[in-house]
Amino acid sequence: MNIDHRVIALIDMDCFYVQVEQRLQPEFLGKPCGVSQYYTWKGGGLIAVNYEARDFGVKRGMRGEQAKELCPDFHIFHVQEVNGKANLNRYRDASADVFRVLNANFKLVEKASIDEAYIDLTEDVQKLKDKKLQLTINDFSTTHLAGFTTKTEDERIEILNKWLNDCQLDDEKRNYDLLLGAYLIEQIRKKIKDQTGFFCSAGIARNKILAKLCCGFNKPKKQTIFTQSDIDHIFDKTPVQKIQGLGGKAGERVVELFQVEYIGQLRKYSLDMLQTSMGEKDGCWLFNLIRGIETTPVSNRNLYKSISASKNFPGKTCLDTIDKIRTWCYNLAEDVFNRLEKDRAENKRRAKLLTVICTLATNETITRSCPINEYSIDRFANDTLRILKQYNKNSLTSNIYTPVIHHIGISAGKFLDNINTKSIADLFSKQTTKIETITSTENIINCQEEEEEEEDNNTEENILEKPTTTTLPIQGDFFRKFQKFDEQTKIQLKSENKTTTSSSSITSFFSRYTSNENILNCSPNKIDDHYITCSKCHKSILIWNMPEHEDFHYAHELQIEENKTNSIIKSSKTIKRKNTNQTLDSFINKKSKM
DNA sequence: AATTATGACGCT
DNA sequence: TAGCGTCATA
Repeated sequence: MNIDHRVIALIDMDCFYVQVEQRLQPEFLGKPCGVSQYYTWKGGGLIAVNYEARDFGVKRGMRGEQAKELCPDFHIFHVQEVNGKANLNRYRDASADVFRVLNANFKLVEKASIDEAYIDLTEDVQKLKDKKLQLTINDFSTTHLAGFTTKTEDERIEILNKWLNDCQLDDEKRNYDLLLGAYLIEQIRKKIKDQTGFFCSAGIARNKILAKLCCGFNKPKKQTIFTQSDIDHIFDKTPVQKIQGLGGKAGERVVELFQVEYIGQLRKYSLDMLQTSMGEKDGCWLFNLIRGIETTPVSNRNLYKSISASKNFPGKTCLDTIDKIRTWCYNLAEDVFNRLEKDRAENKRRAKLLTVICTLATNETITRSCPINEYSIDRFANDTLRILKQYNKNSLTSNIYTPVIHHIGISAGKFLDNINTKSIADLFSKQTTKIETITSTENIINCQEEEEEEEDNNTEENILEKPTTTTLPIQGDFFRKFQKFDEQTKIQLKSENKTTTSSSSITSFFSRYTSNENILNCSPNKIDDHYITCSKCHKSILIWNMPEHEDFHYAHELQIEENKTNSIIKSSKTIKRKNTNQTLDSFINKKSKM
């Protein structure tokens, strides 16, 4: 029986923004503090509160003044303001500090938010097994077991010790993996503290939902293990809304439709009943989830998919003139521009789509997009302004804008990778690296409503068996999408000049996850022994650098072509050609390094 | 006038 | 795809 034997951790920084401020002003360490967002009305609205202050009943969302009433010694840090708007760069930079540590130590890290990371430890745990470590309670100084509320340290040690011995002597329940995962997380949390100064908490479990849930069981500065055998009795007391994804309307619907309070109470409902009410996909997800099965993969993504700046203009602060709107378009554009430039320098990519979001007094939210051809504050601001003007019902000659605006956001997204200059960027706009889809079979109910890769349908591993009954927890087949490159795709990248191919192959989920080589191959950045000989220059090139290397050849050939027709090109284009030369120079410099 | 700014992702 | 809605968290 193939079941999910991953080891997943969720690391969550404790009251992150407060810690960031305290790192800058250590005199406030140990004191009740909070961070409030940038207006000063009633002391501002708190977006982060440390644990010392929580003891006084201070909560996120409270007014600063209210916090002061509850806790006279409460200290308020204020989010930095630039151009009259909150600027969160300080926390983004601190976040990068944390992720540098994580990425240096683990292959598969997913940035889930500014202060949260999922880590797939499956492979690390397998490697650790070979070392046959004899672990003692001292290796788990901040570890707790989910389902046990231990009041004293002695109690924690007693319970953990027993469990530790159990799974080292006899791993009948397959908990040893989780133990090793917890061991690794104890270490990385120590490393994060040493290298960034920040404390964090963590959850260790078989999937992301469980890891996320149990991370909150013991906070701050602690970690919790959620074993599969704890699922039933913990879920019996877990309010539906505590499950990630069910904190909003979907959770409300579950509570309403099934008349349940706790997520475990859903066990008495058949797959059909869940699907009838929640839809095929969500119903299936729920059915598996409450049986401890949740297969969403940890994706190794470190970079933002969008970079945005936004601001609310509530009530009287609304924007009712073109002048005000223009000013804010520029303020927001500048913020986005600065962050995009930094992103371009660090990550060699460019956003290609600008999206403007605004909320009008009519209470309608409008989203409109336009292409990004160059990074420029003026361009961003004017594009935004042009879009916003389309909804002005007033005379074009008037400065008054109707209906008034209560929110503006500018977001840049649709990034293209491996792009160094604008001119080359446009040449290679076709070159995208598609995400590969891998499907597999497994003894879990199939959550996928349809097959997407037609060409794969006739292979043996992809044959679907629809569930025949809805009363067994494990039945049918299961499709799984994997956001990973496989070796085939990379080879094709090499051999097919210019045109990047997205190939899909079907690989058994189980074999991929249990084979060491396959797992290794899934992490592009951290392997340094995969060289390929370039068919054009016969140099040995790191496989991950092939797309860029091919850019060089293509640009080079392009310039040769261009030089042939030089005499025809008008003088006004000379500048452009100069740019091209610079680009080529940069490519050549890179080449000489290779 | 007041939970604000910012992300990711799903649905149609 | 574009545009809108949902969910989440500092």
